[in-house]
Amino acid sequence: MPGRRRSGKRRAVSRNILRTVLFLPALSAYLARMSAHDDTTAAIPLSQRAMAGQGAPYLDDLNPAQRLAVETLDGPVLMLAGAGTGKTKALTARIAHLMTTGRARPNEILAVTFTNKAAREMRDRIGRSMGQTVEGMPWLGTFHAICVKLLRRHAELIGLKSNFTILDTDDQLRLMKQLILAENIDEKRWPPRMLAGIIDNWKNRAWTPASVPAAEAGAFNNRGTELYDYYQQRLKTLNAVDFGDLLLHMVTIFQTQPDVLAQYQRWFKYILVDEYQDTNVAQYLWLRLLAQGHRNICCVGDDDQSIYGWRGAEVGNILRFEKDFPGAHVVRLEQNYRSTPHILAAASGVIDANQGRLGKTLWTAEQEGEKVRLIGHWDGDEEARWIGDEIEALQKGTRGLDPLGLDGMAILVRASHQMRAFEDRFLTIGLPYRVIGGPRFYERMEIRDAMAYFRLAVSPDDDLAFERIVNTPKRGLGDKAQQAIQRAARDNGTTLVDGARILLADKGLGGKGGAELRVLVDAIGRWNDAVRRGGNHIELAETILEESGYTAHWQNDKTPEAPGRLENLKELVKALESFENLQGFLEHVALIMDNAGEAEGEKVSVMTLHAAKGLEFPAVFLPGWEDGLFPSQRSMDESGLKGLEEERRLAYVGITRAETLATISFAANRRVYGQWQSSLPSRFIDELPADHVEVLTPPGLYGGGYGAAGMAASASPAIMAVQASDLHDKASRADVYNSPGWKRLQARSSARGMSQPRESRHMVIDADAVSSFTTDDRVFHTKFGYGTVTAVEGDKLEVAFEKAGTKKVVGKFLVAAEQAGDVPF
DNA sequence: TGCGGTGAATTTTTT
DNA sequence: ATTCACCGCA
Repeated sequence: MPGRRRSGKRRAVSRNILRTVLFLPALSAYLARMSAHDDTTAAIPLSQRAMAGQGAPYLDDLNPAQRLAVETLDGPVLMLAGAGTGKTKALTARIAHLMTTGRARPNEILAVTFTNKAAREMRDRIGRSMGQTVEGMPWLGTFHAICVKLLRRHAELIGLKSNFTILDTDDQLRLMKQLILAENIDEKRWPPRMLAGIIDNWKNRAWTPASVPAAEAGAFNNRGTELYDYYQQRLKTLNAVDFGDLLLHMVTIFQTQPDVLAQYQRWFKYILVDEYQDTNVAQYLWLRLLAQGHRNICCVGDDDQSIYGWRGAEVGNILRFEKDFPGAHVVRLEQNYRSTPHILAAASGVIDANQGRLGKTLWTAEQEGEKVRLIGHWDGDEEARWIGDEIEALQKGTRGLDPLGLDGMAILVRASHQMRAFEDRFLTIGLPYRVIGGPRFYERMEIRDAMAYFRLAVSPDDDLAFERIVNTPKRGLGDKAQQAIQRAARDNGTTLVDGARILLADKGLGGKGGAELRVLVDAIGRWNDAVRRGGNHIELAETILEESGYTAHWQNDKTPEAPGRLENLKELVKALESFENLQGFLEHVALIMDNAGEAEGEKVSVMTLHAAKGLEFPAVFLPGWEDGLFPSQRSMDESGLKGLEEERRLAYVGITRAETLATISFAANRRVYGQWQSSLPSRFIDELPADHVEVLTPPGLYGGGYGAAGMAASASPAIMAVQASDLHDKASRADVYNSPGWKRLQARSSARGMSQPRESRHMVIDADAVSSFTTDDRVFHTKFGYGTVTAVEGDKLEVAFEKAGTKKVVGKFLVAAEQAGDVPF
């Protein structure tokens, strides 16, 4: 317990907190563990070796920069750690160092991460570097996990009970929807999702309903702050918080209760923060408040890898560090242990284009290696086909590289819809793959439903849980019945379950629905008793799923997903084994939304660039480098230069995931939302330093068989002028090579004496002949044939093709119809 | 209440 | 193209 053995004013504070806390059974168990930590900690023999400053095993294999980062213990430290520079190693060594030198006991160190995975890894590695299992480090965890711990102690300060529930996104949305309905707001124009997004945003910036700036209050039809206030009130009534509240409430408490803050400021002698570039304002304030005690805060991060601006992360936090913490030591980790020089040079070349960086230059002691490979394709399917072939080739071992396992290869895409082409292709050629990301275990419908039943069993006053499952499985309790229950509850000032009981007692609901509701309500009562009695919680969980009819519901379901869902439910019950009771399980799960067990076996990984942060692979494929897709048009539209720079950092993250081989590719045409779209190569491709890039020629160019690539192509004299044979194919490709991106590439390659793509000699339609078009112009496209321009948006044109329908096409791919030999009408 | 048809939207994701 | 929410009808 922080401050427990300290004297003076603080002691009174602590007693106060103790008193509050001891009345809560769940927390007294926790307290017992905490004091155990205190004892264990005191009992840990401090390493004499390390005290003498020599021979500490965790210091031995650090490079000078890392060592500096580990040994600069006093005052604020910013550890700027580039990709692959041994950041986690330095961080964990620092913690080990703090403990072995006796600077702090494990429970006086606050170490914060963003993900549970990172927290777990850090815990493991600290244990390893100390050569023993360290008991304690109760304050190593995610921002959210640590805030839950703190908030349970001090909940009463903001009008919550210590056993508050943490809502998931589903519950949150359901609440928002109720609010919007209750306020007679048009759901269509102002969807609950939007309100949720706005409120989330405000919470990320640590704004309470009262402190939302006037300039922002215009949100949601001028009723944003009002609804935010209602929402917060509703949460309080439900004794619930959402994820954003965990931080927000703690910041509020720290700001309004100086004695509470002071207690933790004194307790946390050392603070460490991982991925500091991802912190939002609320997290930043929280940290700054806590760090004002001992001022020993060490933030680790990389401004070049800040890719979560869209969810509230403020790169500014890391850029401002030296101002925020005067006298800060800045340590740069720049020696990279992951990638070849070419890969690092390519990544540096791209990120150089960003403004306002703190500036780092990665270097490596390695000498040799492959250049970054770059290849353009006709369309997304060909790109997927080519990458599939490459993966098989790498497996066998090509280009003088040792054979690579599939686990060593990854495809990193900008948007998840890009994954489909790869999944399709890999399924047809029988290449094992694994998609990382996607819906997590605890986010799946069946898991949430089951959890709602468990929540009701533990606390029958959980109205949101009741709402979720009252008619799942179907019990004939539709809108009308549910409204009746709500009314009964409201009129009697009770929970929904009790409201249902009253309704039934008053014979307010008859028929099949009434009977079913009776069964449900009675069952909930029995489960509550069972929970109160204690007993085997696993059996109880099974009983609940059985009696509720939930298992049967999926057994009777004949959709292809049903067996998988039953499987997941079994998993869920199995997961209960590592907990003492349902309460403990529910508490845990609210914060650990991890993916259940990674599938094993040699597989290629497919994931988004965001999901790839922190990972590394010998071979990395980066497909879809086309303007509009990557950088994402939406990102640029919404956030302008800031958005573009974040996209560029994403490119940097992508390239730096590769150890030995990075392959970037783009496609001239791609189906997006069922429509063909053609695009230009990504502007990031221009930023790749030519010296470190090898431009590959697609194999299809030398006579690959692509059947009906063009539609009306053969009718065009312009195409006829290309070469006689392999008409469609070459015409299509001519377009690819006519794009500005390719021209730039060719210019660069030929300047260095590299061979040009063969087709460039056959170019008939040169760039000068391709002018811009306006609405109603007749145009020709080699794949889609003749059409009429219907709209112009920047360099993209919407064209109504006669045979291929309406498409969006880049103007550069179009030829004036007359020029292509079209006879109007 | 429940099914099937129609229309609109569609980046990135942790806790 | 595909999903998802909503509406109208049985």
